[in-house]
Amino acid sequence: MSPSPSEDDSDEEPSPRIPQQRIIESSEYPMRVLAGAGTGKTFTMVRKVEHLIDEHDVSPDRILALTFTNKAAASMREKLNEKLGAPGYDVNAYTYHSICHDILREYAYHAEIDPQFDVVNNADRTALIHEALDEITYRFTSPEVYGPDSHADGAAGSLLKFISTMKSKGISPSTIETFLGDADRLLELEALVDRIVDRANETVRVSWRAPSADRLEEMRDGLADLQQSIEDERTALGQTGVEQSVATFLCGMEETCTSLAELLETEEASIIDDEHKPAFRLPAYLFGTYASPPSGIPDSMSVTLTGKLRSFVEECQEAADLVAGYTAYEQRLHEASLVDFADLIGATLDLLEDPNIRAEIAGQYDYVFCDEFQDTDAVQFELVDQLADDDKLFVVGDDDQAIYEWRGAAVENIGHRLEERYETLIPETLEENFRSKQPILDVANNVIAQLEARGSEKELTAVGDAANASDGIATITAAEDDEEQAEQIATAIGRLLAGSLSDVDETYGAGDIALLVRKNRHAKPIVRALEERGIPYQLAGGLAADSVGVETVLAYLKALANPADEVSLNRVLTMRYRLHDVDLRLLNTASDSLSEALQSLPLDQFREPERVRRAREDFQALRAKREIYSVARLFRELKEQTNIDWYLSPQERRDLRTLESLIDSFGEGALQPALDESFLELLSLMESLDDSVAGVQDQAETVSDAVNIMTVHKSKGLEFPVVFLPNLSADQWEPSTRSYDTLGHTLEETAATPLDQDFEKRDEYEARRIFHVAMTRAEEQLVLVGRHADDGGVDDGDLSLSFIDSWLPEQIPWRATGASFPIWQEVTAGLPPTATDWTDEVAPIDGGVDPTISVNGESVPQSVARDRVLALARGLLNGDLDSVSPATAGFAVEALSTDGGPALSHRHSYTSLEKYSQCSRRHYLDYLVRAFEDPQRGDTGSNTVSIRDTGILFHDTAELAAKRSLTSPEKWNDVCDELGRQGSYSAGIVDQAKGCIDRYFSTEASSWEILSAERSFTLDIDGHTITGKIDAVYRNSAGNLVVLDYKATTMQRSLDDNLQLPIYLLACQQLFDERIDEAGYVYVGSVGPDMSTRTFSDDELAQCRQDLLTRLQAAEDSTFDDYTAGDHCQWCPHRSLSCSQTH
DNA sequence: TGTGTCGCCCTTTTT
DNA sequence: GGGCGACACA
Repeated sequence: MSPSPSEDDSDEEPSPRIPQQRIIESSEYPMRVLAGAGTGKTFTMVRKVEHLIDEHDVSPDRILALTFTNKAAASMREKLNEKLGAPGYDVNAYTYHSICHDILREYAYHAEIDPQFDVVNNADRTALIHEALDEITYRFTSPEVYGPDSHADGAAGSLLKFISTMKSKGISPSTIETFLGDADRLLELEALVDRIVDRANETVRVSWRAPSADRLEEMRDGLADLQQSIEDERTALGQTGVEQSVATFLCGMEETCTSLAELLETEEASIIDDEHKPAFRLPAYLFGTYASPPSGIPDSMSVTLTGKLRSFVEECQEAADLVAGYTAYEQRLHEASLVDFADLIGATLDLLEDPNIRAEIAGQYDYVFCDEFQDTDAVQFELVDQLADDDKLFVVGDDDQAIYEWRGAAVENIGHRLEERYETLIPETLEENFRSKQPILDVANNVIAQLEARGSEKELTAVGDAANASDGIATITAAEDDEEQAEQIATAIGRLLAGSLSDVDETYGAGDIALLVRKNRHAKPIVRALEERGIPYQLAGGLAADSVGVETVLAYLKALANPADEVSLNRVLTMRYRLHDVDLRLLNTASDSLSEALQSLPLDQFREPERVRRAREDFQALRAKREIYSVARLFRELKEQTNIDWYLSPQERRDLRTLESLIDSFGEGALQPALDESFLELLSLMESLDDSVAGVQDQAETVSDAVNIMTVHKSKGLEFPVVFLPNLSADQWEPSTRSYDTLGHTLEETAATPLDQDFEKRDEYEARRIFHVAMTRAEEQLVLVGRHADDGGVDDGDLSLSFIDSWLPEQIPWRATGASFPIWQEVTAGLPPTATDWTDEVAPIDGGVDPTISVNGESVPQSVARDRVLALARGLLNGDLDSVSPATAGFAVEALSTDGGPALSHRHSYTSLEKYSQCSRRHYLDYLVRAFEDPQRGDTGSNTVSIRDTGILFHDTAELAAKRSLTSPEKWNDVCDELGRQGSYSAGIVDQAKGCIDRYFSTEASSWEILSAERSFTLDIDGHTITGKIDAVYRNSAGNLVVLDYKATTMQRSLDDNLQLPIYLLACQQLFDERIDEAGYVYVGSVGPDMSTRTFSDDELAQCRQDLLTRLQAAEDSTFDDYTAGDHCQWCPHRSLSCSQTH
């Protein structure tokens, strides 16, 4: 056990390490701690608060601790309480938003807002945005969008994004309006860009292909002309903000003209003699005269000066349109006494401008602690600054884990902004990582080492055993195709779970493994591959959003509640009943309503009447039950009646389980509502929460019994023994620019100009930090899956990007190299020598490629090795191992001889004897040799498996419930849920088991007393031993003992013609003192509910004992050679043997 | 060699 | 709707 002070809440708290201790005990403020991933930053912060209270007698209520999420605030309170007892709760642990909420409530009057204000919820905000949209007149941009169901909900989405970007930077509508000035000027600015391009066409665009000294001379003159024209444009510009910004742009262009002229002069020789020949096209390209990079200019260079300027102008134009919507939105919020999340902070800041109020509020706290400071935005920074009146400020965070810039967070807050605001700031760092092995940290350090403007040059180092570990990194070179990559990953995960990867000693459970994706869509093919292999997985909320199955079930419920809801009904008819198009049209065009048509149209009018009939009957039956059943019951009934599980994937069944738990929570007990209007309201409420059903459940983010799949962003703060990172290729990780950033940034700081930031570079940095966060989630094994981008787009004759860069003047902040993150190239270049390559091991065997594996030092193609193993297995089965030569087997075949070893031992049970009576070969294989089942995927068997699992789950439930003396169906259901979760049964199995419970409770047996459950016995019959388990022994209402066996199958069993019940009774005679002669079956499967028992006379039992003896003796003599072929062969797990071939 | 056109796909998310 | 890559043309 490593002394990990991080997340774990193990009983004994570890003691802080030296650097942590120094921070905890320090009395110096303001202090900033840059704490790397897994270095225990929250631990240190909590301990520091404790230290203040314990050692310095600071009153807990004088301490303010700010975090980002409610969850984090709650956990901090909890931890403090654990350590300090009740005073721990007196520490003011807030989120950045919740403290503002409280302040505004108290000072609403001063803040001039309605004291009854509410925080706007998603639904209301969407409504307000839509109203605000009406106020926008589109002069420059068009509101058209590509589809209402896509992520950014079109016009509303872009307005919302605009507003929240501006608000997070504290920029008001009027600031924007002032900056933009008259709309006509914006049109004029667009024309200005066109004029520059036109001018460039006249001055620097050339038609000749080969440069000469004269031509270059001519072009230098052209550049001078162009520069003059730009200068003229610049001096004609007005004084508004935009125009000044454009003026700065133009300055940069003029500089570029000078610089390019210089290039043509100094490099004249190399341009003429071919080395830098394409440089003569550079001016024309940079000033926008080419639609795409001409030959010689690398395709990857997408930066042109005019392009940059144009997009800035367009951004301003769009802003000019949207600002009206911003104003209207603010207006409506105010009228409705609503504030949004950004207002909470903004209004509080306004309030704090009053020195008296500020003194009052900030005076309540002596110390201010801030967590995750790298995620704060501009207004949150100001808030903290205002509250930390005495500069007793303690800030923790990690600039290397800043991955929320795109939503307004500013990394500079924890960097130079803090340093500038607090000149006496004490910088501290934590670099000891308690989570990962050193090689993992090395790679993680690598990607961020080259970031510029980091707060400090942190380098994570492992402690304890992890520091000396040399393993921990594996790579897989991903196939081009996403599906194939998914196969590779699924294979790797499967092998990991089976413990069969050659260089991994550890065995892992599914819950130990996380798959972290950059984008949601990366998960899709991988999910499919896992599903195919039956590897359990869990998608973190959001990823499961589009579960077709859940939607279909929801539609079914809606249609039942309200048959007039034809949209839902149509959906059900299509998705579940798969009605033919023609039949659907017939139903929809009937004179009656859709639901009436479904019930009344003569079946012979349909093309596929059978499907229509099924839909009709199901719907009718369920409609009738709707009146009498509770929603929860009806839901279960629905699933059973329509057999809808059959149409769902295992994952969709899992999704359905969350829906079920939601329905259960809707109303349990006597007052359970029926499916009615109020339920529909709930449904629409759920759907309006745009993150779908999956988002509603606030379960733990991770599960322990399935592979956790989530985006990197969601994984922040979590840790897993094994982490897979797929899609590591430049084209999947490449940064892309964010909108409104140039404008937002320009408006945010008065001194800033659109020219002083290279946003693409910033995006690249963020991509690196996201990768860093992803890798530092791994404790023991990090699996990197990626490949090189198809092609850099760099031709041999191209100018190099760095050559171009060297001729771009300083005033131009962006570089031709742009934002490129050749992620796989960097990964492969920076691998530790001990990193292993799993690519061959996870290659598909049938895929044409035949990787080699090492057998006794010899390299053998995998297919050959596989054949050898199979030959060996066949030899073993047939008893002719001699036919396998020791040389090819790799070891002496004699080693397998059983001579002198223990004889195959016979252990009998009721089932084994039954198998024997069916086929003695099968008995031999299953119970003596214990052969494994044929590996071929038996599609035929899938149904029986699920019934078998259902039976097992029901039996387990019954056993546990009996042992806990539980007697109500609700309690049994609880037990069933509990076991279902532990055993990673699919949702469908749990449902079916619950159906069994329902049926059990409608039998008489459920009212009897259970004396013993799952009682194991050993019965001796003349030297032969039979073992087994008795499901249950009851005392019936007459006071007699009865042996009962639960049957979850689809068939009844005869009471007379079998040995099972007599065996149990014989066993019970030894186990119980009382006489027991009655036994029978309780049918809880689909043939039930039913129960039948009978009594056995002593004579009958004695006869059975004789029969048993005969069979036992026969079974002991059974060999592989005897077999009975028959119908049973088609279900036999050994059906690839020749004995079954005749059938 | 440069441009036109068609088809394809469409981040990251908390308060 | 729009950006981008793949191909076809002048």
